[in-house]
Amino acid sequence: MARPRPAGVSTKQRILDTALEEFAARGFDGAKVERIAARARVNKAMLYYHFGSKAALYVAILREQFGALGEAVASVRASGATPEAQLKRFIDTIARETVARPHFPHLWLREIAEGGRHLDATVVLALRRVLETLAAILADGQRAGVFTPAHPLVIQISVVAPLMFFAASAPFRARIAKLVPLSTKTPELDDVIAHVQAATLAMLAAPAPSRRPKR
Amino acid sequence: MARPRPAGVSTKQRILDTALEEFAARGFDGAKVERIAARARVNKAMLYYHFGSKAALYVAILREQFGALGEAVASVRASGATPEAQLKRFIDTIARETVARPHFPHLWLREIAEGGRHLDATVVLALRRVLETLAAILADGQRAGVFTPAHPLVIQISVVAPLMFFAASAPFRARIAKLVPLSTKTPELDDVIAHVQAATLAMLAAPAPSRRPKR
DNA sequence: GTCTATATTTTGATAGAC
DNA sequence: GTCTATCAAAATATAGAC
Repeated sequence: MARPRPAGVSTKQRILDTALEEFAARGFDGAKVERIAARARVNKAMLYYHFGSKAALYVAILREQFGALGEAVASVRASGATPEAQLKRFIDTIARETVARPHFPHLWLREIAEGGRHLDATVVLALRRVLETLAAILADGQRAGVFTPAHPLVIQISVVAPLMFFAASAPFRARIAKLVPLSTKTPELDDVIAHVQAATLAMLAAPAPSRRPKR
Repeated sequence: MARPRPAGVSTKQRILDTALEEFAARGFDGAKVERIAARARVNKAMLYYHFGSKAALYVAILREQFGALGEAVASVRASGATPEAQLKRFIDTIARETVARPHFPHLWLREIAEGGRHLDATVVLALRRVLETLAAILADGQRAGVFTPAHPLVIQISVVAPLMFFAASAPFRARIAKLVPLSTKTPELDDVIAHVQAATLAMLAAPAPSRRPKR
């Protein structure tokens, strides 16, 4: 039962790691300070010593996770490739983040459901960075005449949402399959990436759709 | 302060209505029985009298909301229109559900983040109904030679996720805009619907993409 | 069906020793 | 930096009268 504490990993970092897991799996209200401390093999008091409060610990994690996404996405722009290539890379980068940080999608979904109640300015800036990167790529493409005009936020949502949904829904889908067995085999992340890339590019290459949806 | 109880609405229904709001906004753990009862203008004891437990109340709501989606989507199939038209209608129907039931997207995002911990067989069946409807439409289209082969789950996620994300993220986006004002104007649901329809159809009309994403 | 207590547990947070 | 012990508030649930 009593796992030894891994040497070389600071207490603070151990708390961050287990807290990330707990907050992702249970949400801010569902996460229990007691459980985080126990899993990190420290006492509750240590958690308060290092972070001050449950809320502050949560914000620290949000900053780290969203910050990392902002960094990764911003680097896409540096390549100087064609707008199409940059857009593909933008999509791929976000997808790869979900592999590198498997708890991140849950946090994102939860924060949206919470109305961004826990976001602070630092986190918001990281999110803006993502949107601005995409907007710049789209603007480039429009100037070059290869992209049809599109609202950056619509594109971002159409790219991010499927990737986050898919990455976060693995346990959800597993539970569904357990309750009512599915016949088809589960797609893989690469399938989703390929689809989102193809759909987005196909859409941007086509003439602008009428604003009224067809019924 | 003390709102009068609307006549003609049963106590049970009033509890369901306020509980839906509370669970959507705060999640299962964040929702408080006390607050639900107070807003429904009844006592906590009434809630337990009618539903037995907080968890049972939550499941009742999930059943109602996901059940309604299943119903709505299944009706799309009955029209007998072309596969393209049915697919557009499938997308539109899901989108309209988010208008008819504004709290539903939050519930869905939360349940995914929770790993479907609260789902029971009834809810899962409703979800299956949605996927099966889509799969049937796609199969029709492939038989008719108008759709390229695609994994139904990938299509479903690519359709549902942006719609749920967009619908649920209104408060999230409002909060972001408050912390760091945005220049661009917010897109509307119809923009998202039109984009998802166009992107999905454009993708399905194109030759199948290679399974390996481009880097 | 509805309400007023109240029991019981859980939980976020801290005091104070080492 | 780390721990034990403990507080005070909050939260789920129920008993029992009307």
